[in-house]
Amino acid sequence: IPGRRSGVCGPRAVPGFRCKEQGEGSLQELMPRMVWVTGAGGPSSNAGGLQGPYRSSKPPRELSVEEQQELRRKINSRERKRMQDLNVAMDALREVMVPYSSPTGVSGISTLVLARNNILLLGSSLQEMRRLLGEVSIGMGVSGTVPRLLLTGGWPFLTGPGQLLFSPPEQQMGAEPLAWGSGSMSESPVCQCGVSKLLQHLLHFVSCQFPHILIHF
DNA sequence: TAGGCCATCTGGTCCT
DNA sequence: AGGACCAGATGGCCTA
Repeated sequence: IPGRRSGVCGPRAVPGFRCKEQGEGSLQELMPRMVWVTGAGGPSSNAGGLQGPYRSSKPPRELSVEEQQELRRKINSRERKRMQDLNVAMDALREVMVPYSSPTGVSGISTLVLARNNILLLGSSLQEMRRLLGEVSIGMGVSGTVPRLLLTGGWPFLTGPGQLLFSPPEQQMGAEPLAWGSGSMSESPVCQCGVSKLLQHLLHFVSCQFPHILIHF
């Protein structure tokens, strides 16, 4: 991903920048000598103190400088890991968004916006598909159950984006699949009854909406 | 050079 | 008590 860095201490780090370990070396300057590790009444807690289960009855435990540093290191490490996990998840999201993103990659915000738009698009596509399948079911005399057509198996067989076979691929014996949008459908051996036309419409819709997805019937 | 993006540190809050 | 989550701050890199 352009702009993505593996960390400021990576190849593009500049001398003098506060790297992880370097930064932790300055803890003594940044932190008070002793800290309050329970929530209530410590120097860094809010003025009113904490209520309920977060109010500690025990006196705060004192930490040595070494303990403070070790604690800070652990907390920083956890936070680093958390953010890295977030980036891994974001990268995974980017991967599935590849067909919709620009070749140069997208930022985290753009990825989320793209994902949201895609979810909305898929939702409306699903609705349209259901509507078309409903029409097909009615045309075939199926009692209103959309999934039935999908579960019947047999033809047609989509072997690739925009391709339709009328027998299983293994029985094609080198036959060329019909291509959508090329005019060949009008010359296809399939009858041109209403059901067929609806099916053609449906499959054309599916192959247009999901050109990168192989659809199995 | 300004603005966007990113990694990291940090303190506070809440949960288990 | 320890961990997760969050938001603010900081500073580096990149691009228009």
